[in-house]
Amino acid sequence: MGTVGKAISLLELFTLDQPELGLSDLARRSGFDKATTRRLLVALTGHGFVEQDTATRLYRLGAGLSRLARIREARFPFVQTAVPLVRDLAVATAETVHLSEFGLDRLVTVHVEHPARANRVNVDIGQLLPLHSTASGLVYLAFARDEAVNSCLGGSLEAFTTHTLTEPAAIAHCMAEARERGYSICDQGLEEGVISVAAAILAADGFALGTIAVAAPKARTTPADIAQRGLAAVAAAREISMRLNGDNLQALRRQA
Amino acid sequence: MGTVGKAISLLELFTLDQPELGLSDLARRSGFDKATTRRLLVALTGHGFVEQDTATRLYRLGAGLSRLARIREARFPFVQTAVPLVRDLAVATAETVHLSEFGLDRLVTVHVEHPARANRVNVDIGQLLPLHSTASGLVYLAFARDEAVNSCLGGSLEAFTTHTLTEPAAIAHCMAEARERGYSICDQGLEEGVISVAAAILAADGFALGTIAVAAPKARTTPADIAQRGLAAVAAAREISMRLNGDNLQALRRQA
DNA sequence: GGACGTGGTTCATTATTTGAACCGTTATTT
DNA sequence: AAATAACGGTTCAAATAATGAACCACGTCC
Repeated sequence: MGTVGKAISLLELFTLDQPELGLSDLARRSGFDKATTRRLLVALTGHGFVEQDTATRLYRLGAGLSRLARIREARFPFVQTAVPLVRDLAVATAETVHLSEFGLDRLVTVHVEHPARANRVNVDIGQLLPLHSTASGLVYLAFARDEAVNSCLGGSLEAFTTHTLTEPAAIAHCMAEARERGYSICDQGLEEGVISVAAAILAADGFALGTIAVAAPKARTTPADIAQRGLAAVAAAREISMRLNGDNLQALRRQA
Repeated sequence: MGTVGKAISLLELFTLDQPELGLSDLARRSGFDKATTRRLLVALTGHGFVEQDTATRLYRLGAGLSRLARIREARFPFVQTAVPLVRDLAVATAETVHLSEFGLDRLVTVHVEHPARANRVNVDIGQLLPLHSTASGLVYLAFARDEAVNSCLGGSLEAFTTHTLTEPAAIAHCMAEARERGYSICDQGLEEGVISVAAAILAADGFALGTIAVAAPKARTTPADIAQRGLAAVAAAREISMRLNGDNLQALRRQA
């Protein structure tokens, strides 16, 4: 791995649960030498990608990241555009709704709305979702370029639960259904007891760029709930797609 | 400069005005060799920090940045907390209001609200503000740690206009006034014809972590406007500080 | 056709990164 | 209170990774 890759993987050790880490901790988790880790942290700090708490000497993600992310968001206001509709969907379904954007070979969770009830599915911002074992991933694949689909189905398909689909044919079938319905269903593919539906958000070229998903405890979910949530998710996704693409109807051709 | 520094300075070439850049362009602007530039871009792309448009082959900032920025924001919801108050202040003043966060040796503009009128001051998200020549910078210094102040006043103080204060004594005086009033005034320190006021947003330790500022064309600004905007900015900054620190009154001691 | 500007690649040379061992400090443990 | 361990941070010869001039292949404008 190159040096920049190491630096970035250092950044990726910071999570919602572990937002502040010490030098030794970072070295341990990354597997890099302490000296190396420190040199990378100094370089990152020098550009505002990490900050160090002067009192505790712990490191955390820096303001430079916010700056660049905001430049990106200003040009391509995905989250900004989608958040109100995510919120509406969360209110309408009274379940956890999360918004994801495709990046690299996974979906990145960029926004979450949790319902105000104790028993709910918990999703963290920043969480990375595999494509084959989540509702979001399946509907993404359903509306993705062939290359992306092949790349995913060609790779190793980890089974997270006994329900996870790992056969390319089964996944393709699931995708076809999602394409027809407009939304995907994933029954405990990533975690036991959780059932999710998701719809694709499309770019101007008609391919998926992200997803909006509703995740709920399976115990209290009826088939009717699934259908209702699915349609609501599709409506939200369509509205987000339209707002992003300036009502470019051509873009929605594939979803129609 | 180390390799990671080069990679990051490549990222910093992307701005609001130039959100997509080609390989040769990036090499030219950065001063790195084309091969080097490309290798860095590949490394960054591999971690989702930049994306390449498959059609145009242009590079742009990637989703990985949004992910990390959101992890940071989730732990420390500065922008999220402040935006409503920035908006209110923009409506109340009918002028441009911008929110900045300290990073490295400068203030980073992380949010802007422009008034709905033709003649207005324009501020871009991601813009970097020097400390000695902006209202935001001066009020930041007024509520900053001594080390930060010394580091700023000890460095070179560029004169952007004929009005820019470059004498450490003059700047210190301006800071003292700001500390007393609660807000700073900067009269054409960065650009001719623009007058700004700013108030500091304080962290739990009582030191500034960011600012909120109102910028307006000097031609239509009276002393009464200044005073009114200043007090409104202070009120907004205090409210943001309180919401961030959970009504920790101790934190506001220095501003009282 | 030819001159230029793209994006992208190669490989010997060169400069940077690496990591075991080190220091000083700060908790914990005995 | 002494001993131990863990922490953040530093050093420098050895190993490794980054570098860049020259190189394609492609498109485009005279």
